[in-house]
Amino acid sequence: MNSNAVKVACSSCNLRELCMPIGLSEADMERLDKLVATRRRVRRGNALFVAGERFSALYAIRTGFFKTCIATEDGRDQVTGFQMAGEIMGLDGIVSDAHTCNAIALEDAEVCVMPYGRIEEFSREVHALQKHIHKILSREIVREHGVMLLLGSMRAEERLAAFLLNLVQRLHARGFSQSELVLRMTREEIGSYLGLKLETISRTFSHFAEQGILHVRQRHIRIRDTEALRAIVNAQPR
Amino acid sequence: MNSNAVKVACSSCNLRELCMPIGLSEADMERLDKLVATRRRVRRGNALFVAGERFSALYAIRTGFFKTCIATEDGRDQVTGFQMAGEIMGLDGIVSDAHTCNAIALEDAEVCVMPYGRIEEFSREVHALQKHIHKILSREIVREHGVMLLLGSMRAEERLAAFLLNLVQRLHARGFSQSELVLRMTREEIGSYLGLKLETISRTFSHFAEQGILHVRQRHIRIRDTEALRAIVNAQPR
DNA sequence: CGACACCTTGAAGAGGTTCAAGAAATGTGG
DNA sequence: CCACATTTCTTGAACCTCTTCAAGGTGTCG
Repeated sequence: MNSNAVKVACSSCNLRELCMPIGLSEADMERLDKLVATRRRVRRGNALFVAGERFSALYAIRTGFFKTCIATEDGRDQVTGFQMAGEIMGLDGIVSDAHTCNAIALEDAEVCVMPYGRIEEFSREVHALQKHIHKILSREIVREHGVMLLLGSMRAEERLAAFLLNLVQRLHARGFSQSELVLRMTREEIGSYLGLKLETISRTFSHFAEQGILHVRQRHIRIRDTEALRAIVNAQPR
Repeated sequence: MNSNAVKVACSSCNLRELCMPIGLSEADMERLDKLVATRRRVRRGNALFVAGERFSALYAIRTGFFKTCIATEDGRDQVTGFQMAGEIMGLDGIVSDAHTCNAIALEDAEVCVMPYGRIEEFSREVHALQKHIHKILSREIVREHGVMLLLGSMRAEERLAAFLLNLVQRLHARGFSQSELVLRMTREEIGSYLGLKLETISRTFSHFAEQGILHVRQRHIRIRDTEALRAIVNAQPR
């Protein structure tokens, strides 16, 4: 961990535009380099944090892919999101000083640990960071509004189409293909996120494949007709 | 509006514990009294803000009841929440300097207008306010996780039971009855929020009434068996 | 009092779930 | 590196919950 520590520098990180405010002065940038205390590796299947754990830091994903999920005593389990490089996790912990969800790595991952105390301190001093933190929190609220719309008003095909378009769009912003992706999660996890059963996910994939909209081989997905997916999402809900 | 302005003082507001950080010094409290620029009245059915409108302030509800909802071009409409006295609205606008949802008053209301610039400024100076703002944002994220769980994994009866318990709990925190409430919204609005059709809401109300769990007369609801409602929410989801 | 919005209830239908079985991929240990 | 166990995925058939459509009832407000 310490051998990594020397390399920790947001100013030279290629994910900077995703994590950090833009247009900072040299001096401010240098300050913010101190935001990241350490990096932490998380092996596939392991938790970065779990519900109930004391909240102490936000995490920026450097590499890897996560899911966040909440579990209730009565055995319900809901995936609340999937996170990829450049995205921030742990926002749920601020309100009560404890995490309320589990963050599980779906592939080997590395995150930047940003102690919350430092974030508070620096964002009082660096105006742009304050704005940035507020925006990150607000963006998550808006994202979840979108999920509520999806869960509340879309049918299975629309949900899966919206999900895939969102995934490729985010992957594309990170330099990946617009039409090809490898799912990091199981059908069951997709189903949990979309409020559907894994069989429905599987069937809907097959259906899209039959129609020539997708090419599906296990977790390898190739989008053959993006416009068709868009049309499905924007279909009149009757 | 100006005749009201003199009365604007968080320090003497009986909703203070709901809106403001606790344990402030006299001096800090005095500062924060300046957070609220004005009050604004909104008549039932009118919007406090609408999607697309430029974001300039957060709003604390003094009196009245609101819904927030998003509408898509393709005619979908999703209620994303119901807000009551002491709750903060407008958080969705921070990320892109524009509101992304509509806030509609479901009864005549009055809100405190807190210009966002002042919030930024004061929260750099008053540590407790900074923390408080972060917590408000984080709380909204956690609330929405709960809605995702509801929409993603509960059936109609469970959703409505959870909804009612949440409503009375919040009303109770404001000094109202634990067992009696008057709904401010239509069946259709409840349905939109819960991802169900208005007929399903109506039927589920009737069903609860038949079972002796509720007494329902239009929008007047009396909860006759809180434990039964809790049991319904916590039922094993098979 | 009439117009309008809101609510209730019934019957038929659709979409998604459940249960079950088998196939494909992945991981593990010899 | 292969055999086996495990996990993940696919597909079919029956079922169930919620939706849709329709009609009538209740309440409210000018």
